Amino acid sequence: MLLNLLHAHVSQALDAARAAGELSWETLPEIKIEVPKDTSHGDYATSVALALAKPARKAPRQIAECLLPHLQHPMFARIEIAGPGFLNFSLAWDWLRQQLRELHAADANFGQQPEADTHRYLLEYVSANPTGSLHFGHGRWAVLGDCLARIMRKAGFSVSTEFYINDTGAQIQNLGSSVKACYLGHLQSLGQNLSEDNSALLARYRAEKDATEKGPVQFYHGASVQVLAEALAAEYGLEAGDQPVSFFSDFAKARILAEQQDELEACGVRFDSWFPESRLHAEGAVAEAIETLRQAGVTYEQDGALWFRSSDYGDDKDRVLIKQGGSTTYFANDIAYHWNKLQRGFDRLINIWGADHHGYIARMQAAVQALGYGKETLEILLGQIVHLYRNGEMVRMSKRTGEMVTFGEVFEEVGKDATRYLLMQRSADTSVDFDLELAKQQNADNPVFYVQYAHARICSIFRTAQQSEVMARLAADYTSADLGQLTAPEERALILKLMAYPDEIAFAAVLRAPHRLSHYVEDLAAQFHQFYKQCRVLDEKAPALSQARLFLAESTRRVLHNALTDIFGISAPEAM
RNA sequence: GCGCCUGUAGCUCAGUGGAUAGAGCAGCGGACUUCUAAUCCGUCGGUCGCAGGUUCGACUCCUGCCAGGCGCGCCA
Repeated sequence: MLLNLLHAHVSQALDAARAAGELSWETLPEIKIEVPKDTSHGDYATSVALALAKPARKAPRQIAECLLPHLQHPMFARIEIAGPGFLNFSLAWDWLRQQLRELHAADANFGQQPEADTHRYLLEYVSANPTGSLHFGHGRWAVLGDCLARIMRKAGFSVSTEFYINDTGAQIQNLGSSVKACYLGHLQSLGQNLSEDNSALLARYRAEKDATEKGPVQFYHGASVQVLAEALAAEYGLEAGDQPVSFFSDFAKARILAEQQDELEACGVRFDSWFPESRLHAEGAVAEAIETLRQAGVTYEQDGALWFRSSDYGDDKDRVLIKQGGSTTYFANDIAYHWNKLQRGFDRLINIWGADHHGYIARMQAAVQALGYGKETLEILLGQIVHLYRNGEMVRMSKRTGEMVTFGEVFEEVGKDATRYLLMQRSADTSVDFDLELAKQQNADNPVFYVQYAHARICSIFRTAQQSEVMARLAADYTSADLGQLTAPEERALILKLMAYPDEIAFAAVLRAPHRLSHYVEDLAAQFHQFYKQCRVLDEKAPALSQARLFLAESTRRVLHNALTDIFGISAPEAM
């Protein structure tokens, strides 16, 4: 990585200057290396001399003067002291050419970094209830989590991904009741007589569905419930009316889960594991977790409930683990789940949650600490809400009517590439307004096409080369190109941008900010388009230059392909 | 009331305490006999919500306000 390399050089120069007695300091400030906005300030720059002014009690420019003699390396063509004391690095052409060759040789592995740390990360995201289709908000977390996992792996972190299935509890019960009610309605319409209990259930279901004023909703009324009831009738016939609600909920949740899995798969989102909440209950893990907290002395009984002293760990107030009725809270179950993750050997837990769950963070982190783990063990990434629009009008979702646009419908309509790109393009901290018509119509203006077009253009150059015997020969043997032919500023800028790829990945991984890579890739595509315009690749009169440019173009294609397919999870078309 | 997020060009948004705050879209003006014009070049456009503070230096950090969103259950 280029930044690491520069960092090492600066660090060594500092040590050398100190050893020579030219500089002294108590605490060394962070060495920051950046790409200057103004190209006349070199390819990279550091402000370390400014930061060191106070600790070293010396003027910044003087400090820079001290460092200069210790910064000797063939990679530098020139190092200048500028402004208040910046060190501006200009990299040597020959060194850049050599780096380009190495980048090309690394091929698909370019950007892949060695082990970044020894932790084992578990990234949990989406984790929707199996009570209905995934909505578009889930889609944002799906894309975000998937891209983050890809980026972190590329950056050398060991990451496993998991989907937590909330397959127990009242919502599942309600789903089962709803499906049963629809099923009973079906039987009734066929002239079957219903038992007293069944009639009552059906009546309650219909009453809630037909209610005009708003109130608490118990049942599910979407069309999908009807579909589930019909599917059940098709599979089990008309004799299931006496089956308990659990029979219906088991059927429904299995179907819904399968649908969610299919949709995620179709969108290129693959989880390493699917963890059902029911397993925790079956294994007695919830009781065990509660007992562990009890023995740690962080619980107490009050008002017939068992409480966890989460306020001792920074939460606003204490939280209930076991309710008056004796059943456990969702929170208690979640504690057991997180403990389970830790017991499986993951020592870094990252969860992606919707911003509406932020009030839940403090208690969850309190629980992890109470179980004996450090504060840094659990990291929660909050994503802001996403609004769906169609022709400028917000698409409203209603739980009562079950009216909603599912994630699957959106990416079927908009396309996987554009959907994924538009969702990962924005920082998780910003709410997203996603207009379906815009996402589709945008085509030419959509940045994803801009990037893909650069890739297709490069492929096109190689196709065109086949039409001429001379060019075809050069293209076939482009790896033996004399890169010394590359001298243009556009070529240099493109190489520098390519070299930055691993640094961008590392940065995006550490910041947990996938959106940063979309900006990088757009910059890279822009840099290529400029090169394409300014530097003709195939030129019969300059075969050596043509070959060198083919080498550069192919290297660019490899990085674009790598980013599009490995990081963004979208296609890298050869023609558009 | 308390907590979290957001506030940057007409719009959508980037921006690691550093040099003259950037990009795309929209607007205006240019560039196709030449590897894909889904492209490129130029130009217009700013009180970085407001006010203080910290320092060599603040869009960035701190405090207080203003505006918008979300959340403050023995729901999940």
